[in-house]
Amino acid sequence: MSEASVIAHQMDRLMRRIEAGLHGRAVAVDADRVGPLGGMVLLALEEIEPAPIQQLVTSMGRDKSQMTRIIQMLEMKGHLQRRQSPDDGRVSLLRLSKKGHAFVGEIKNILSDVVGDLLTPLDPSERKALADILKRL
Amino acid sequence: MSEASVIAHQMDRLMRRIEAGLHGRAVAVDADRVGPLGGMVLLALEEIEPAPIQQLVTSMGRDKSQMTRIIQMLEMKGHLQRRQSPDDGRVSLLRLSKKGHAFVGEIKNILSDVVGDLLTPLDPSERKALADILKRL
DNA sequence: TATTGTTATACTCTATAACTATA
DNA sequence: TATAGTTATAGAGTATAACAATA
Repeated sequence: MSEASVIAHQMDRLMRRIEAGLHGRAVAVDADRVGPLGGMVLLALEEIEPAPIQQLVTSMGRDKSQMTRIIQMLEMKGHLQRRQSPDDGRVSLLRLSKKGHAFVGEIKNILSDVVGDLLTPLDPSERKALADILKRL
Repeated sequence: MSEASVIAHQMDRLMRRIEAGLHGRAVAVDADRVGPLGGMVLLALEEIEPAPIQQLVTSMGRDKSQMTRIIQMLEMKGHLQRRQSPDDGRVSLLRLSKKGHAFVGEIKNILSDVVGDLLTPLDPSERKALADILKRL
């Protein structure tokens, strides 16, 4: 089996395990039912806020129409706020609300548990190598 | 940002890029419209055939009810065959058809292109390190 | 003309639980 | 009682294209 197929298959499987693990534990803290994608969006936004939707689209590799809908949902549920950019009338700048920040904190704890479990076969230097390689891609 | 969050986010993004790249190029060869998941199932089956559905479920981390449906679709479209296990009346053994093998070959070529593009920032030893780490998880 | 963001629609994938048949 | 597989259904995510407003 080719290296590319191995990487694709193993990554697919790993993501499924992360998603399933997240789903299993996150439903308890996801009172507003923002869902796994909503959680990932908030997580991504925390790194780059304040940011326009377009930047979130690029950062996450999702479709912009999908992002519009999920942003509306997250705004409606009070996890983020948007305001018009002073420089460009087309742009909405997004920022996490206090509630959004608190929720992201919980997601990160759960993610640490779930991903930590999956990474137990690796020693610390290998985990760091994995994180470094992924960041460069 | 914690290591686990970084890994989860980067992996999510990478998978999205693989899926989007696959979708973009694979529609041309996916005459029967088995879809991305159908392709991944065939890819996974090729490694372990002949295999019961349950083994595919474990290998891919998907739900078994979902696997039932996608197997039925793949069987109907002639990409795989199933036969009763001689040892256990509950078990269906799956095997790729000739058509299935040919299709998997095409998917692997496309995957090599798509994943190869994504991995360009890495040198060969790093790619190998990534593949090895993923295999161990 | 290009870019940011929105709307609409059809399709694919996922979670859950109840079910049958065999071991 | 446990396991392999099936069915049904509701919900979440994705692809695509057409659109309005601003640059």
